[in-house]
Amino acid sequence: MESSSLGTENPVDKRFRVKRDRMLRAAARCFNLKGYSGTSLKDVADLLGLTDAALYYYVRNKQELVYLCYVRAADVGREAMQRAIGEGQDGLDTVHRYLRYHIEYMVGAEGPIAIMSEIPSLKPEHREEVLELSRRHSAAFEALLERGIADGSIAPCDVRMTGNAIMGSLNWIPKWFHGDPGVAAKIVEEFPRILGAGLAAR
Amino acid sequence: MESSSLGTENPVDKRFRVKRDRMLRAAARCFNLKGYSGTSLKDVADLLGLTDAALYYYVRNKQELVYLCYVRAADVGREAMQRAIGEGQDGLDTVHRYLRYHIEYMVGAEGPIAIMSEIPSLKPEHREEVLELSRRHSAAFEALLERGIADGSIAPCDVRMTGNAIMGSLNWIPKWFHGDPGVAAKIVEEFPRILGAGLAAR
DNA sequence: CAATAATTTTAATGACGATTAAAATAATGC
DNA sequence: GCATTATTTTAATCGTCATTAAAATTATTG
Repeated sequence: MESSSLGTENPVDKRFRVKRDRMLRAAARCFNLKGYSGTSLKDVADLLGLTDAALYYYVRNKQELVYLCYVRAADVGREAMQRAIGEGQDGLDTVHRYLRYHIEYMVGAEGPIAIMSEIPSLKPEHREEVLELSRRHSAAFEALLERGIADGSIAPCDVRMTGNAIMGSLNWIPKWFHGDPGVAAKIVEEFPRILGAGLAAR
Repeated sequence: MESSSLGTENPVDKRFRVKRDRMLRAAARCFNLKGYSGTSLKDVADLLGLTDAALYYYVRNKQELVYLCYVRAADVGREAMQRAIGEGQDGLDTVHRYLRYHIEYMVGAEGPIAIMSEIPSLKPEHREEVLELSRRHSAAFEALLERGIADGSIAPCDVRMTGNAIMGSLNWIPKWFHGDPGVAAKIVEEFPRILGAGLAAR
C-alpha cells in the first residue's frame, strides 16, 4: 500500500498530489492577500470550488497548509539558486540570474507561491524548520555576494545587510503584485537590474 | 467642552492623546509581529498592562486601531520626506536623506510604527483613504527620483519599478528587525547606502 | 470632603471559523 | 453492474475573540 513503484506512478496518488498542489497555490494566493489568520479555510475552498471541510482530505490542518506553502516556496528559491549557480559566470552575474529566476517563478503564470510574511503564525514545531530553510537560503545568497566580492565583480559591502535589503524587496513583491501579466514582465525585466545595480564594483 | 484652547492644552486631553499614542505603538508592534487578524486586542492590552475592554475607551474598534496606525505611519513618512526635501542638495542627496530619516524613525527608540502589510484587513471606508495616503507617498518618492534624473544626479530608470523595489525593501524591515539597537544602528548606516548605490548616475 | 468626570474592569453576548464524524456521492477495478 | 476505494458534503461542536453594558475604581475640582 505504500506508493512504492518508482517508475509507474500510481494514478490515484498522482491525482492527489496534483490537486494538493492546486490547493497550495490557492492558499498562497489567499495568504498573500489577507494574511494567515485573515484567510479562512472557506476562502481557500471557494477558490477551488470546494467546501472548507474538503481541505482536510489533503491536509491535516490549517497550520500544515502554511507550512507546506513555505516548503514549496523554499523549493522554488533553492531551485532558482542552483540554476543560477550552474549557469552564472562570476558572482555578480550569478546574483543577476538568481534574481531573475526567483522573480520569474514568483510572478509566473503558476501564480504566486511565496508567502514569506507569515512565519510568526506557525506553531513552534514547524516554525523552527521553516526558519532554518529561510536562514539557509539567506546564507546561500550571502555566500553568493561573498563570492562576487572575492572575484572582484561585486564591490565590498556588508553582505548581511545587503542581503536583507535585496531579499526584502523580493519578499515584498507579493504585497503589491496581483497577477497583471504586463506588470509581471516589467518586474522580471527591471528588478534584477535595479537590485543588482548597486552591487557592481566600479 | 471642545478642546478649543489652542495655547493652553487641556491636561485631560493631553493625557488621553499620550496614552492613545502608546496604544498605537503597542498595536503596531503586535501587527508587525503577528498580523492584523493574528493579534487579539488582549495581546495589545497585555503590552500596556490593561484589559482588552479598556482599549475601547481610546478607539471605536479594532479596525480603527489599524487605521490610526496607518495614519501615524503616513505622518512619519511624510515628515521624513519633507525634511529631506528641505535639506537635500540634488535629487540623489534628497533620496539618501529621505531613506535615512524614514529608517531612523522606523527603527528608533520609539519602536516601530509602520505596518504596511495589513491594508487588506481594512474595511473599504478606511482602505480607500489609506491607499490614497500610500499612493501619495509613492508618488512623492517617484517625483524625487524624477527630480534626480532631471538634475543629472540619478541615472535614468523606470521610476515606478525603482520606487517599488526601494519601498519594498523598507517596508520589509519590520519583518526581521525586532528592536536590537546594534542592528538598528547598522540598518540606519547601511540601508541608505545600499538602496541608493544603484541610483547614482555614472 | 463631596461631587463630578475620567478611566478601567467584570461579566455577558454573539459571530465566526477551525475541526471532526458520519453520511453521501463519485470513481475505479473486477 | 458490484464491491471497494476515493472524494466531498452536511451537520454538529468547540474555542477564541471582538464588542457592549453596567459596575467599580481612580482622579479632579470646587
